[in-house]
Parts: sequence; structure tokens; C-alpha cells
Amino acid sequence: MTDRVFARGSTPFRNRDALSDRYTPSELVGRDEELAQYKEYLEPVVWGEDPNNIFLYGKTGVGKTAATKYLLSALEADVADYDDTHVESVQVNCDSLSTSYRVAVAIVNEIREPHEQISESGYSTSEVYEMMWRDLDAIAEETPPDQTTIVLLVLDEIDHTEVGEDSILYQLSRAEENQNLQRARIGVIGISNDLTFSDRLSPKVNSSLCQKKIFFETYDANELEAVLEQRASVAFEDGAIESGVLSLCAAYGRKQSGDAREAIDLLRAAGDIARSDDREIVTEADVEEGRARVERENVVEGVRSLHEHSRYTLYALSTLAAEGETPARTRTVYERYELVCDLAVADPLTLRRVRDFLRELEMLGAVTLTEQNRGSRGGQFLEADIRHPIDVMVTALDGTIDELGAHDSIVEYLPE
DNA sequence: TTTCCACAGGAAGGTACGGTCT
DNA sequence: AGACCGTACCTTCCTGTGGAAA
Repeated sequence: MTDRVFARGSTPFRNRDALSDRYTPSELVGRDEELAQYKEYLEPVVWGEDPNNIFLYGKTGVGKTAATKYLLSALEADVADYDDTHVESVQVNCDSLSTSYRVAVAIVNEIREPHEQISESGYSTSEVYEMMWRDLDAIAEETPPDQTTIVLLVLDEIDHTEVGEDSILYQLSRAEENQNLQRARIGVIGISNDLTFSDRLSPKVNSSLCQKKIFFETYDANELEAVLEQRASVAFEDGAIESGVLSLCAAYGRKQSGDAREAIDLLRAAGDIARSDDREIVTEADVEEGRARVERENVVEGVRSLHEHSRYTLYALSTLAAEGETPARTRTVYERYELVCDLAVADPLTLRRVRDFLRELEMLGAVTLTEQNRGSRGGQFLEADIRHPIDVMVTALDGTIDELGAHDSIVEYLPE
């Protein structure tokens, strides 16, 4: 009777979802100045006037997206009380949308119903732009003719998109002069984690899209702790958090350049550890363990979604590490990589390509690369090493190792 | 100060693929 | 079916780099 697999035991959580990405707190802590300014810039919308284009910038996890969600939902709700104006927001995250074409497709698909979605290829760029304008205008068509329709287009992580002439940002900045829209009035809210992004824009686009700029200051230690306290008070039972836990998470967030999201993720991971241990109290030790676990999980998850040959590269480097041959220069890694390709019965790609893989793996946090320079007796080169213990790499690479067989050097690290 | 090493990584161009349109 | 489109993924070529040595 008692040997069930799942059971609810002790938990420190009251509402764990309050620590999720999707959760919008009822009040934003420590962002008073930014919110006041933001609100002022949105004011014309309340009056049914032409909206400002607004540009938010600041490091990751400092509340830009949260502030936007919070203010826009309030704005949409409050303007609904005035029957001469209708506000609607269209939100698109440009992460992984590196081309204008894809951003435009994403905007169209965001507006359209699921059964009318368009595919990500096949059209010309100008066709997609036309669809975009038509769809934006269509939002206004649905409202009574005497109503002013304002569409706020939120482009989150806008710094991931291209910026050249004819780019989507250029198109958006000229919507008015080109009379692309008949009825709808559009305001663009750009959100960037890259502080220098607006410098990359042409002066024309810059002055139009970055009409009103708001800089989101990095959270200082106090603000960060206040943010955590607020979330924790919703997420955890009273007294479930040992003193010191929050400041430890906050310190970690500070280290990640004031990133509240990282700090919150860490707090959640610590809570998860306590819960899986069937405890009601979260300790500082849980935070430490959570930190290691979060980092590992990111790597393991990341590696799974990598390109096949990128994993071969990591496999090659891991075997070198197991033999104590790291740090190893790119050339050495490449030679081992060629052996791995032999195992895989695959043609090896070029050295140039493997260099790209190594950089990619570095971004993921799986690999460290160090620049070396031995002058005229060796020149410049990179040295690579794995960033986590070999057994973590073996876990991350399990599918690949199953497929290719284990290299002698790593056999001892394989799970039973 | 100049030379030189050994590579890093940008640029350009090719191919294959999954799409749409007529 | 066949013309076109945008993109992922490669290769090839080549310029730039920074410190040790002369």
C-alpha cells in the first residue's frame, strides 16, 4: 500500500509558480523611476493620440519586460473605459529571429489566428512586409469606425535582429511617411539588453524608434533583495526560508550583473532541492547546490540541442580532458575530432568549422577558451578545456556516446 | 623597433532544403 | 512542374593580431 512512486511530502512552497518566468507580480519593486517615466511616455495613448515610439534598454533581468507587461495590461484595461479609443498590443520576442524576414513573419503570426499562420519561408521579404501592414491595419478594421485604434508593437530582445537599410526596423520607422497603415496608429516599443544597440541604428531609424528612451538601472543589492523578498513572500510558506538564503541568492544575482531573473531561478532551484529532500525549510546549502545544479542543467540541456558535429567536438575535447591532455589547442582538438568522426563514419568538417563549434560551446558554458600568445615562437592560438567535470560531459553526451561507442579514456566515467 | 609565428575569425560564395505561387 | 524565396550549413580564401625574440 505504501510503496507508491509519487507522493506529496513536505514542501517549503506555498505557490511555486510565483518564481516562474511567466509570473507578473502585482507590484514592481525598485523600478519607481523607470515606471514613472514609462507611464508618462505612454500617456498619449490614453488620450487616443499618436503613440510615442519607446526604447527600453538595460542589462538582462532588470525588469524591462516585466515593466512592459505590467504597464501594458494596465493600459489596455484602463483605456477600455473610454469608448473612443481602443488599444491593443502585439508582443514578439526577437530572440532567435535574426533576420527582418523572420521578425515580420513572427509579427504576422502573432496577430493571426492559429489556423491562418504563415510559414517561415517561401515568400519574398516584401510580400511578408505587406502582409504585416495589412494585418496591423486589420486590427483597426475590427473596431467601430469612429474609434481610434492604437497598436503597440513590442519587440523584445530587439538587439538580436539585423539593423541595415530595408530592415524591419527601418520599415517600421517609416510607416507613417510611407502611409503603410490606413486606420491603425502604431507605436513601437523596443526592448534591448545590449546597451550599445541604438548606436548601431542608422540616424534616421534611431531618431524615430528611439524617440523616447528609458534606461533601466541595474538592481543594487538592496533592490535585488527586495525583489526576492517580494517573490518569496508569495512563493514560500512563512518561515520556510532560512535567514541568509535570500541574500545569498541576491549576491549571486549581483555577480550576474544585477540579474533578478538569475537570482529568482536560483531561489526556485534551492526550493526544489528542499522539496525533493522532503524538507519544509530552505537552507543556504540548498542555494549552493542549486547553483551548481542550474549550471549543469543548462549545459546538459544545451548540449542535447546542438549540431551533431558540435557534439562530436565536445566529445573529442572530453576525451582529451579525461587523458589529462587539456587545455588543448584547437588543432589538437581537431585531430581528436577527426578520430571521433571515424567512429561515427562521418566525413569530418573543416578546421574552420570546428573553431565555430568551440566558440558555440563556450557560449553554452560547456567549454572555456583561453587566448594564448607565444610570440614569434608559437604565435597566437586558443586553448580549450571543459568547464565541468567529465561525468557531467558524459551525461550531456549520452546519446552521442551510445551511438558511437565509448572512447577508452572515458569508459570509467560511464554510469553503471 | 621590427619581425615573425600560428592561428582567429570575417567575407564571400556554394549547395541543399523546405516553403509558396502560378 | 518549375520558377522563386530565405536560410542553414559548409568551404575556401585571406587579413588581422599581439607578444616574444632579434
